[in-house]
Amino acid sequence: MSKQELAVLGRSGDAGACCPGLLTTPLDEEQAADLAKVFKALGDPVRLRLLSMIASRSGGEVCVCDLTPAFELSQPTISHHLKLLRQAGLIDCERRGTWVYYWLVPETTDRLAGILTRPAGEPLPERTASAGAAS
Amino acid sequence: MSKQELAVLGRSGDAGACCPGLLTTPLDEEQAADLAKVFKALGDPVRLRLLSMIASRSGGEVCVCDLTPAFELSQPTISHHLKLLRQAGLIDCERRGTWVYYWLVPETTDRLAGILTRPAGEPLPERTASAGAAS
DNA sequence: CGGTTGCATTGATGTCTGTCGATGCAAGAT
DNA sequence: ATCTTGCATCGACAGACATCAATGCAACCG
Repeated sequence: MSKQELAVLGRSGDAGACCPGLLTTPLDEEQAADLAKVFKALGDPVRLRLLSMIASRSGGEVCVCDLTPAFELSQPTISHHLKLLRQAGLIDCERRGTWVYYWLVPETTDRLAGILTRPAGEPLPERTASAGAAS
Repeated sequence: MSKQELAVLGRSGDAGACCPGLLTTPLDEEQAADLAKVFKALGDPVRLRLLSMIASRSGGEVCVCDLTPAFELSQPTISHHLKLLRQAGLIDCERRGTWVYYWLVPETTDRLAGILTRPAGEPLPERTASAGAAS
């Protein structure tokens, strides 16, 4: 029930340290392919809503039976989206009796946030229509 | 050459302030749809590499003629991906003479990073296989 | 035991998307 | 004006994806 995510976002282990991060260094093909899988999982409105519903849950976890009725989609479709989010390492789940509970994997979103964050005091090459190079 | 992005990521204007952010509050359908467009643009390895090549450029901008040869893809394909990144508001471009230059729109990536960042001192509902509720 | 409920998996289908070759358009070069 | 170069757009096509109904499986109930 939990052994299905990707090892994406940099060989974990050294959590926090890694990842110069997309905005400072050109990604190689492998890095790009791994990262793309996670962003692709986020690239669907239904999955984004599912993720936000799960993440914002006070208890930290949500029963599928609370998620499904929030959408006008069939139960298999919701199940499918949850699977994709799980495979992306964004959420995880566990069966408890009759019900299955999902929760956020904050390490993954933290990492994405880090990857999208530029190194603070970056020169910020003033892109203010300076232009005027040609002719 | 610049009037094609989305107004995604929260009605801009109040930059920085906004966005409780995906992890704290359930997104409504419209927010989810807008956000999904941006993440979808990031959900492709080629576009991620393009974005990182553009963003990590010291000068702040890159000529298309420097991007195309870095991939084993046709020129129209690269052009297509650049268009999607631009429509997502992640990059912008300008023609100068014969060449077209692209640069990063840091406001957009900043915003994504913010959306993926949880409010620091969050209780972090300790998801440590506590479980054991059933039976 | 059989019945019921909660969720995942399967198979089918329509739509979207990444890719290409061909073509169009803008701008410098001759 | 014509040629050439740099990039965008168009049309076509194969593969990927979102969705559903049907089915399967696990766990509780009687």
